[in-house]
Amino acid sequence: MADHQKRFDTILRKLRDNGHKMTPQRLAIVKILARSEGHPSVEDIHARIKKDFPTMSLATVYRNIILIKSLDELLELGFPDGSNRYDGNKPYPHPHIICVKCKKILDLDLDSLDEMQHEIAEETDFKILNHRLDFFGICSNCSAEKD
Amino acid sequence: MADHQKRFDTILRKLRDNGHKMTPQRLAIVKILARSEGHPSVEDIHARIKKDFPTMSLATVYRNIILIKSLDELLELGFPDGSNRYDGNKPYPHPHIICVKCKKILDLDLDSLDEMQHEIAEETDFKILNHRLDFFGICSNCSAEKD
DNA sequence: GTACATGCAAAGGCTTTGCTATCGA
DNA sequence: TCGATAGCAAAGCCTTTGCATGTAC
Repeated sequence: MADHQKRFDTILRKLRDNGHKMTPQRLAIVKILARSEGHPSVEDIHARIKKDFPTMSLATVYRNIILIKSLDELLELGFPDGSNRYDGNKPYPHPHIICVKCKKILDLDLDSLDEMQHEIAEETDFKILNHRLDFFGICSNCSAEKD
Repeated sequence: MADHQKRFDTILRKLRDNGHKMTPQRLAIVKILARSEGHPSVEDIHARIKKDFPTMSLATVYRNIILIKSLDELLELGFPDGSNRYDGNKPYPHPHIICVKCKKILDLDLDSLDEMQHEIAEETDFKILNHRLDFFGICSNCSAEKD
């Protein structure tokens, strides 16, 4: 079973288990989030669904994102300029590398973060709950462009 | 010479070298940023200066922050909820640990980040420009509180 | 004297909220 | 049927911008 299919099922189950109803709009949102290809923005999600549901409102996207986030099934990559991006496929903290030109976001795999977290917990006496690690740069495509 | 005094001089010099005028308001802002005790927010800076300059406007704080940031003398810790914090004392990327209750922000020292950055640059073919690493948790003070 | 800075208020952009009608279970 | 949900528009919040006045150099 494809990995995004599993995520789709997991999120739906969690929603149902918590007593939430299944609307066509919600289903469409979950479908996109389960895959989260390219780490979509709210605008991306809204635009894609609007093709099938012309009345689809931004508020509904926002409300569902808040809901699914509250169930710990969605990772929000918030940026101060408001260009937030979402990952419902890997809803746990993990590092990213972001192209500052084309805004592409790739996942990274860095095991060393976990031990880092333990060290810091001891040194600082904090109970660490989560983290956020982003690298910013220019991808090879954008580097190659004339300008 | 105290370390914040050096930062104060450096920022002032950079401003002058780039042809910017020195107003009392700007001086006050730079003074706070050079120290950046506790990683102040725009509101913090504005409130502190308003005691001496009752007419001090938020817009002036914002404009100066944008200016000093553009000179690479200020690190902005942006958060998606708009609670941005600033560090003009260590204006280069460095990791932080943040208490989600009292919003205290402490600096961390993790040398391993640099080698990490090199590895990632090779693996991903990105030109890495900078990064951002935050750990979120609860500090010992807040843990100790009844609730 | 002149270009740059400040202050104030208005405008912006994203997100949340209030309200009513609708729809899922 | 009944309570959750969608849609729409209005309200919020932080930040930026326009414009007139003031000021550093």
